[in-house]
Amino acid sequence: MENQIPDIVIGRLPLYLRELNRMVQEPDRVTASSHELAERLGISSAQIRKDLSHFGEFGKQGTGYHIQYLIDRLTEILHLTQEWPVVVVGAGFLGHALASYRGFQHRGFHITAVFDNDPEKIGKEVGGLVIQDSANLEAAVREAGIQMAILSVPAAVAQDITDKLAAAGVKAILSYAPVSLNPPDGVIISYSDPVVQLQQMSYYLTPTPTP
Amino acid sequence: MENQIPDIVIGRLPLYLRELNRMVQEPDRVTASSHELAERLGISSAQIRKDLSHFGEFGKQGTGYHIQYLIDRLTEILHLTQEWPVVVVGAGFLGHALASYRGFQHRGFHITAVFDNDPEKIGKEVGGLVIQDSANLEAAVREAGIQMAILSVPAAVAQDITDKLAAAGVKAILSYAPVSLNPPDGVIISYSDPVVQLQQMSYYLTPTPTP
DNA sequence: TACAATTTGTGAAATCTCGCACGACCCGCG
DNA sequence: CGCGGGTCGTGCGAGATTTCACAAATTGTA
Repeated sequence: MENQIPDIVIGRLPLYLRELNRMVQEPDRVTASSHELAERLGISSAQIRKDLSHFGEFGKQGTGYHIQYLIDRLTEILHLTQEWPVVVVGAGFLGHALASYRGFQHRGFHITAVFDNDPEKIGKEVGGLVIQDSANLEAAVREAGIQMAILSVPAAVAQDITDKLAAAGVKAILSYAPVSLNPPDGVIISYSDPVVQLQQMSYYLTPTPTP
Repeated sequence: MENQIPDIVIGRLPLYLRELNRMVQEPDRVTASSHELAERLGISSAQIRKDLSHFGEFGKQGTGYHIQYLIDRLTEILHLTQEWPVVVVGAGFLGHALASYRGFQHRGFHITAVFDNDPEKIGKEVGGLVIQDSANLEAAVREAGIQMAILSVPAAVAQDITDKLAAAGVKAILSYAPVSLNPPDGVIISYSDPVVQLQQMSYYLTPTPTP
């Protein structure tokens, strides 16, 4: 593989895909230019064209991109032609929200199981799934050949769960735990900490003078 | 202002702060070197030193950084010396999770109100707050001088709420809606879409051959 | 056909970001 | 004091990323 595509390019593809899926639902719309897409996404059109050119020539001069065709190509590129099974670890409020979220459907993923170690929660149902005992996490994940997991556990146990998931064959983890994890070999970790995002923004705000 | 600090540098400061707060709780630990911090965060020590040097000389050769001192400096830099009031718009499962999340406390933020437009939800309580009618959103936000908001509403109404929040004086929005928003003038928007993050990662995975 | 209006894909330039490597400095110890 | 071990702050070059800008291709019109 001589041609390694930059992570930052990969990171934008889902945004293109998301907006294209929105566009394709608009009546009388078949094609979209890089300018239109750029306008909607708030980035430059040249960037979109260059990003896409890493994977082939999907557009047509004078016309732009055929939306459905580009959606199909991006879906292939991102390995979304089949639905990925995903497990959620941690059945707190956030785990509950994730398990109940309908937005995974049709975008390439579906939650297949929810785990927690709280005896109070085990056996209860969330989003149509019965909460399972974390003790069975490794076996269940390995058994089902799961490659993706979402972590909504307290920071204190996040590393331990990460290691267990990796041992069971998980290759990608989306972590909501407010802690930097040590990524096991061959495992990709993506983070989401609302407080970190708020803190990044508060830098740009003017503090209200305390009266 | 001759010295503009890159956004990407600002983006890392909260991560430093988070890890330092973890370190300061460890017994017998007073200082930390850039190497230790880098090791824990999975980045290079030079980057940490260079990032911090944008704001001053906080370390001491041969010793490293005094953890509590650095925490205090970062807290000032990020404007976290006072708690920012934040409103949550959208009281679905995610809004519920956010309103109930204890992690905002002590990290610079607190949720002061939750809004929804569903009559079934208005008046109910989540995380110690009574859900208010979205119709009162603008007035309430303007009244309280709120500058930050979290969006956990469906994509279809996210832009409308964004514009209303901006009109009411909000300057920073953390959006969980799966859509690219058109940022009103002077408003910073940060996004969090779990599906986008999963899709970024699925690119790097090997699809399981369908049997 | 001829031509104007668009829009892509891309080489080259510009800009941004990172990491090396080293002088300066600090601490503890004999 | 002098020295060894450790660490910071930073100039500089390497590398990554973005933007510019234009030839080539397509469409629509007359």
